[in-house]
Amino acid sequence: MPDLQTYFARAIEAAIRELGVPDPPEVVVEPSAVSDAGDYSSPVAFRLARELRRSPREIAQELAAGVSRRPPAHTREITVTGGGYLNLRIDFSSYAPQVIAEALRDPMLLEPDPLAGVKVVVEHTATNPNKAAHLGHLRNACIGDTVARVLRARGHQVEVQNYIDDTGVQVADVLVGIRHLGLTPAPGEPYDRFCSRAYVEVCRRYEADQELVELRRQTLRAIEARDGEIATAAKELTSRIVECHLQTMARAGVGYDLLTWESDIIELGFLRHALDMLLERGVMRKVEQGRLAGCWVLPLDEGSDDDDPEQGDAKVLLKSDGIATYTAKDIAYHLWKFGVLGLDFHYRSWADGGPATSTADPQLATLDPARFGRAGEVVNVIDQRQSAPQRVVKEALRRLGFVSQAEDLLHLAYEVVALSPAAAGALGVDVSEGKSMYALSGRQGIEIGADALLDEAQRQVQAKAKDEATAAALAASAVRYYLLRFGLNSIITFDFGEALRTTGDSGVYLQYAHARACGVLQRVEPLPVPETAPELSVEERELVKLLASFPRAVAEAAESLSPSSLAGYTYRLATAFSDLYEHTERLYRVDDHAVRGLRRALIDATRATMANALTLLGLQPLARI
RNA sequence: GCCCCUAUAGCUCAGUGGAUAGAGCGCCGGCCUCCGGAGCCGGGUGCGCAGGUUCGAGUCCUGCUGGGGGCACCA
Repeated sequence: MPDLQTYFARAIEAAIRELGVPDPPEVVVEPSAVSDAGDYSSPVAFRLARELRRSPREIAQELAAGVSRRPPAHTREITVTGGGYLNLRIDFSSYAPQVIAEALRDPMLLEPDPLAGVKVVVEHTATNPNKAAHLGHLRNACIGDTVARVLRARGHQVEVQNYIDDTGVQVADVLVGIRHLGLTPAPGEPYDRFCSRAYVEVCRRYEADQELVELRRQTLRAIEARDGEIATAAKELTSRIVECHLQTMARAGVGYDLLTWESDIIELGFLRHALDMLLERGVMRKVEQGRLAGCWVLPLDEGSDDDDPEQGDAKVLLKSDGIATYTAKDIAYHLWKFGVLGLDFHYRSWADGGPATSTADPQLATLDPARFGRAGEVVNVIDQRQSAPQRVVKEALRRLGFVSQAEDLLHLAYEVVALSPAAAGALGVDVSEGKSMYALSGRQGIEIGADALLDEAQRQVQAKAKDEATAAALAASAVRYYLLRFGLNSIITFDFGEALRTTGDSGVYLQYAHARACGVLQRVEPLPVPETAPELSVEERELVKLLASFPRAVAEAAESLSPSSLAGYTYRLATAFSDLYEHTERLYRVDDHAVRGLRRALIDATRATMANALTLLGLQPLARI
């Protein structure tokens, strides 16, 4: 059920209607900025002043009278302060027991999302399967994973897809290194690290070796022909790398429902069929002359089209050599995601306990196709640099007549991870230019490997963790929280010290708060919770309010697709608990059964809510460290 | 040239048009440990510049300046 903040807003809205305002403005209610004023406050009277031609103060007073006639449950008093703020003070004696009971029963309780039941396909990770995942890929995966968790918590049916771009040129690069430069893994070298190394080496040699560039072209053609020894080698390489990626991401708590392979999109004719649709419906057309002569394109500046394909923007879908661009494949993929392509993959399990995967081979199919795709809404977690091609996919859907699908296709853009000068310098990058940040580059080997960072984090917490598994969970918590606490529009300028910090606003601090709560609960036996709470301390009251607002925090994170807002909530909850822990008498010394019973239940409710918040963030709650 | 993001404390970042702009890190001092300091408390006039809208602007609009990214027959 909604919290008192929500009920207060509703009560105010009702009071506004009673004043004869048929269409009230949105009633904003927030925690009171001035704690003396109350617990929740609304400035809505200021908005109404113009329309009603009366002073905000006067309006607020009438609204206060209106709300007071039918106050929400657990209201202690309604007041007016300042120039016209309308405030509610909570009656904690009845509110606290209720909030605690609800937090322990089902912390996700909230009015259902009106969109609940809509199937949402979330695509994230989509790391090229030719090298080890680095920190940028990990940020993508953590964002996508938490978005998926939060949407599920709000009642959506969510399917997480990881798109495997296994027919791209980057795969060819590594194959060239293996087949033509004779590169092999060093003893004990993980396969994905080896491929990263091979990729860097090949890219370095292209500059001076035209023959090698030609070999890349031939290798790519062979892969695209989907036949022969090279294609088989490519399939094996990409499969092994995908397995590495799955293991890396699993360390950070990230999982998938379905792997979708680009090679299957081609083999099963998705691409051909999509191109036919684009052609038949006049969305794509051939350019006869000019710089794009021989290409099939999607014209981008509407209105000024026809006649002069030489002018203006156009996105190439089929190159003059007949090879489709990535965007063309992405259009086909998205038609499939929405279930409007008219074709389907075959499906099998990737491995025991692993995700499902697409396959082009009907003989291998073991899973029901009806389970997959057919999205009502699509969220693509892709970095901000790909905004332009994402717009093209959306526009293509719209022009094909899939207008609602185009509207329900959302590019969840986020900024990249870059390196601080210190971190870049440590990797051997020349930082004499004095730039404030340096870009990651897998091609140049300028990167922080996801596994390497998790290893380093684990090494640093090892000494203080009770065992290996705990250290691993703490390390993942530190890294994952670091990647989630930044807003999506913020470039993370990676810094080792900041990422692996265990104090303050960090994943380890959150774990510590949770473990502490568990420690208290273990030491003190539960007692009955009094129906009417005794006088609460200021720390207890703050905690009750925060617990009550958890569903609201989850809803907000879901609506704005913003993991960082949930991270912020979780941190506030942890600090509120630490505050209580520090500033109230130790629970085992409290003799008053009412105080003890209520506070123990409050701490239990905090533990439960912390555990739920941590889980949504993808951190495994630890009862002991 | 056009488009997108961005500018808040020494540093890294929060901040749905509402009251006195907050955290963390670092630094100094103190407290204490129901989890073992990964804890708590104290020490702070900082919203790039100039206009505008508004009862009210860090938040919205315009312009300027600085930073990042994008506009390939790459993915």
